[in-house]
Amino acid sequence: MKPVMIGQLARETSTKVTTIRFYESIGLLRSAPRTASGRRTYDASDIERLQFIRNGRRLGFSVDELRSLMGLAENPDQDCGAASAIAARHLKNVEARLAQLAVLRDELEMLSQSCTKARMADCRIMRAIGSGHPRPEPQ
Amino acid sequence: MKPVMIGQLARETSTKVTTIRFYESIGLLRSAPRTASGRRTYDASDIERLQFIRNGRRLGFSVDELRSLMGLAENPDQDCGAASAIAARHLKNVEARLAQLAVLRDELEMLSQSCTKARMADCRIMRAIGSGHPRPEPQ
DNA sequence: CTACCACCTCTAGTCGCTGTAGAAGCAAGT
DNA sequence: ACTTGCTTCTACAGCGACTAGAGGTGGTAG
Repeated sequence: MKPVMIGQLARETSTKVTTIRFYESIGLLRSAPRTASGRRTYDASDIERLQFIRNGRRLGFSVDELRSLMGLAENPDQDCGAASAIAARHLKNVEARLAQLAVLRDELEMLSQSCTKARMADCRIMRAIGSGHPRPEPQ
Repeated sequence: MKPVMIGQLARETSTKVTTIRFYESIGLLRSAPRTASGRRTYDASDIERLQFIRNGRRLGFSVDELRSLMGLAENPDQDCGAASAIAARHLKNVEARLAQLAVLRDELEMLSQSCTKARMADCRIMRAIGSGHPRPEPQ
């Protein structure tokens, strides 16, 4: 209930103190009110907001997307189409990266399997990276 | 056979001119010899080296890893254990990221499906991000 | 009184580029 | 000879999302 200082907020949200200050500096968190000696103080709504940010980041939303989402949340009567559009777009991006990464893994697997413990000069891994064709070479 | 200038090298390796200069500045490419008027000149071995770098980057190797790999290549008689270790470690990293990303996708999918075109104030997506539990809520 | 911690500000570094500004080189066309 | 237009040069700022460090102040416990 009572306001907490930055270290407490950090502990409660598994965030580094410097990160919280960083979020304030980029306007993702409001400028926290200060004590007489200049220390930032936070209340329950700040904890909630930071938790939203941390979870959003964990889910891969960019700071800009989070800014948009939190901006939308300020009009509670609007429908959430815009918000779900952001989530859907993000999901699509994640799926695309996932597909890319799967291709990469396959290439790297072939590359790794091609190693025959040779001299560097004959190393198939090195040749595969150089040629851009990470397939096991025809004998 | 004859040396080429930076633009030509860029075209032959699908690399931007600025990127080539950047690689030189971080010591990934050697300092290219210059013409009388100060322009960089490259030969066949530079093309090969840059191709290695580009393919390595495409495969997700970090600049440091490429530096190591190219350093190892300078001792052609050593065995390629160190090189294949780098590749194996990288493959492991890629596999780990792939797994993480798959979890993320599943969470985002649940989150997206939970949308019922509500008012922002009732939006399940927003609540899911906030709570860190992107499961469709029990009504 | 002093040690120690939490807090403050400000700056710079990370990674792998990309983009810009402003100057100079160079070949071809008029 | 001059102009046009491309390429190249250097040097530096910016991206995203932090992280780390220096150097200082505030508040409290022993």
